[in-house]
Amino acid sequence: MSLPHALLTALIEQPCSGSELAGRFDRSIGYFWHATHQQIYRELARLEEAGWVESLPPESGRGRKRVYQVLPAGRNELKHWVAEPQDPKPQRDELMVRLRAEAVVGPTGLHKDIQRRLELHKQKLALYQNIEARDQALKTGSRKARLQHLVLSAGILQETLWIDFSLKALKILSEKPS
Amino acid sequence: MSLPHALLTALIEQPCSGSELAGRFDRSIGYFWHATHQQIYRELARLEEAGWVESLPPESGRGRKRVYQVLPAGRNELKHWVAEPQDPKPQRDELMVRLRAEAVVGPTGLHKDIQRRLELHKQKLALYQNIEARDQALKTGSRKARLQHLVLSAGILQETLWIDFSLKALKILSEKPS
DNA sequence: ACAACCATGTAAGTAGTTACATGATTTA
DNA sequence: TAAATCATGTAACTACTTACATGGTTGT
Repeated sequence: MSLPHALLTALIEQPCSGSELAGRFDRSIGYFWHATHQQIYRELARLEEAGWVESLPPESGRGRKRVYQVLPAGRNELKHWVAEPQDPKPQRDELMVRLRAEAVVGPTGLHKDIQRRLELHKQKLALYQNIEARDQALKTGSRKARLQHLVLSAGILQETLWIDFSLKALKILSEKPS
Repeated sequence: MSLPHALLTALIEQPCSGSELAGRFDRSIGYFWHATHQQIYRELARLEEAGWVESLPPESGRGRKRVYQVLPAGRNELKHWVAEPQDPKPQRDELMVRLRAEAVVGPTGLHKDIQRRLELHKQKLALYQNIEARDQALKTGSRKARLQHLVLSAGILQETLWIDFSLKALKILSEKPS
């Protein structure tokens, strides 16, 4: 259950409203834990119910911004959750399923989609490298900064691996069946 | 929706029963698309309903093996699905969320869990390398064999990346907070 | 014939997805 | 003041998870 804790983390870094959170998820946190605005609003309500966050001013109905901030109980919960042992989630990689299916019913037009995905991964890599270049301080700064840079570098490595893999896949798929 | 197509692929490779499928998922296909036996039985019922597979003999109640095989309509469906454009699924990496949380509420005991996970990834890497060593034919064989080897090599690269990443994370986490 | 196990299945609950709705605020 | 957009929310659905149940088979 990472979403509530991703929200707590984001709100500790900077208290804000649901829609602002959704924006920040689109831009940074969501690169590693995606969430839609519906999930975010539902989860914020649960966090408030649990007494982990409080919403500051209006308390009035729809259409008004409600800024949330983390309560001590929420920070405490986050701290405990971080160190809880947790097994890696079971893999679920759709492209691998497709490749294995291609192996038994192919050839198909799969190479076209891999080419398209290759471009998407190149774009994402460029985005991450941009962030890294713009914020050189991350590399040599505090423990906190170095941890944030570590997460960013994981994204870079991951995208690099995908690009490399896509190229290998295209090479094999372009062979004529023997 | 990959599970039905993962099942079709497995059943084309070798028709078998639900429990045998569950075993094969634990041993090979499931390395890339995990599924429990409950999911498998439910999905097999749907596949039969859709006319993509048929179960051969007993048709009688519980406790008897029911062997499934893929019908032409199922093979056709699989062929179409393989080439359908499909965006990469949004990332959801719990460890990254933990690391970002550690950056704002740490230090915590997170390094202990990363050490534990490091061992798990080393085991999985060894497993994959074993499979690769035992089946050298995959590298140089037919198009089909080379595709299967490609998927295996993706697993090896992925685990290697995780191991490398875990070591980097441990290094930063072991620093004293400044 | 009894216990242990194997194969299949049911039920309840959770996280995430997709589509839509409503109240405020800004802009033409 | 009407239209567009922003912020918050509801509802229905799907995939996956966890826990449990039942009918056969096998071994002693």
